[in-house]
Amino acid sequence: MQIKELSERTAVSARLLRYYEEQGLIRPRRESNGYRSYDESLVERVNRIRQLLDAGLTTKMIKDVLPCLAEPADGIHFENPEPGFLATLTEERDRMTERIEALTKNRDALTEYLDGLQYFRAGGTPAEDAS
DNA sequence: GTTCTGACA
DNA sequence: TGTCAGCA
Repeated sequence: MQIKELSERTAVSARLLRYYEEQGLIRPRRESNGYRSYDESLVERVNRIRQLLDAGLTTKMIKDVLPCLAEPADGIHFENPEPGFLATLTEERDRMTERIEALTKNRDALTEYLDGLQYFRAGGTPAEDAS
């Protein structure tokens, strides 16, 4: 498929898709006319990249871990040598945990508010009813 | 008409 | 990331 289709199917702009390629995250084929050609599997890959990006990882880190996170455990290289790599990933993992905790906290706060609102509408007697 | 690369904000 | 230019 051409860049436009992948863009529509992933909700990622063509500009970004070219950028991801530039960062080594995806490697589309080239047609004789020079146009990029993306195959079906890239739809999921791009979605995965988006998730990782949203999780706060940099494109560089994604490029490094993407192979390790590949679905089919096709020879996951656990024997990664890079010294700082493991430390960087651990650090990132911890940051994710913190964000998750913060999100959970806020979600629960909203749930509590929503529940209270529902009670109020049902004719309850909330403490702050000043009328 | 669609994509490409490069560049600027 | 968006957008614009100048090509193919």
